[in-house]
Amino acid sequence: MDTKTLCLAVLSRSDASGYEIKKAFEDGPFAHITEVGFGSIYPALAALLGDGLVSVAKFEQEGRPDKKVYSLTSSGRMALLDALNEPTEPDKVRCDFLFRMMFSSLLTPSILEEMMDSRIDQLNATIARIEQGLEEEPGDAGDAFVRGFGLAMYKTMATYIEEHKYALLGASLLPDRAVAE
Amino acid sequence: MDTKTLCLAVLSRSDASGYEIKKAFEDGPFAHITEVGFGSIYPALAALLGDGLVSVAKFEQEGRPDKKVYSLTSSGRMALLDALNEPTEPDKVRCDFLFRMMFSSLLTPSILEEMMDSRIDQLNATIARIEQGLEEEPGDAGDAFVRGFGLAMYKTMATYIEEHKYALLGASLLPDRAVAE
DNA sequence: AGGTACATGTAAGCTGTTACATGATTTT
DNA sequence: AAAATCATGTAACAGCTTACATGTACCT
Repeated sequence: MDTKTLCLAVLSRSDASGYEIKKAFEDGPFAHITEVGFGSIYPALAALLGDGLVSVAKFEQEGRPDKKVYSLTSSGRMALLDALNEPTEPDKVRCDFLFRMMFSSLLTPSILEEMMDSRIDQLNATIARIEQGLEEEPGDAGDAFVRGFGLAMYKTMATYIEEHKYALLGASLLPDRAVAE
Repeated sequence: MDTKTLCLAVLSRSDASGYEIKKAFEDGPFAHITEVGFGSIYPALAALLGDGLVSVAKFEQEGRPDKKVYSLTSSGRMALLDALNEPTEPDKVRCDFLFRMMFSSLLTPSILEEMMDSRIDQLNATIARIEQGLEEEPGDAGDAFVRGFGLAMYKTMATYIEEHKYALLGASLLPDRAVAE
């Protein structure tokens, strides 16, 4: 699942520009799968074009660079199908928040609390965004599965942090004392 | 949170070899945070040694390369504290499983079912492993928070897949028909 | 006046992955 | 007999991130 495949995937749903592909991974139906930057997307699109897997249509715009809308070609569609038939890669995560929590005993309670609260806020914002998306564009069964999956995960995280917040904060305020007494 | 910081973090808990550091991210207390490969760890350890952030003790062994056990130096401990005071990075995920599920309509039901079942099995194995770890070595409040967090996530995933499995399979077996009738 | 959204692209640098190299011991 | 565990390390390659380069239009 490299950036090229990710672009093919978005384009299989609808034609899009590089800018719009990025949005699909931020807000759209491909959120929860991964993030991708412009620095990956534009070169990937150029490579796909070179390989004949996508075609492009240019639209002139005032005061902006021309908008380049890409479409899958039939070889592009086949390349996507091939990629989908490769063995599934293991998921990759890198979670800095959990890393900090492992060293919560070295943080001051106020910083710790601020970290947890801002994470809960972020999570709740994401949850609201997904719920809104579910109403606006239903999508097919796969889309619904993925969005529901993301929703379940974010809710679990927010709830977990809320429920264990004071346990961590308590341990931080009363380092060894609580056990001894 | 680069590999160097990750190594410092493990060493702050106890002295360890490169091999043992890797295990800490596979099975040990640092699971759920990220995976790291030997190809990242050994060069990171060499760099940390060059910067005086860790020291090393060699133990001769028969039939194996010498075991090199690294320890944090006081500058290493400070470097870790500095890293912990930097702003938290956003989490990174790349989930190939969800990506496949988005295109479940292109998969045969048997392949789709096999994908979901094997994912559930993997998840249950991980859950069992964490629960065992929770009993064996309790750890401090931060450790417990992180392990509980991981546990909650894996359980949510397994449950979600189980509960929505037949919805996806059903959509795959009866493409448009079900809606029309 | 400043921030955000729109819109594309390049280049250097940093990081991580994978394959290679070597090999004994223990478990299944 | 095969696979996993123990044990370290290098080198090439692939990939991603970040900074740079450019500029308008709208909203607060």
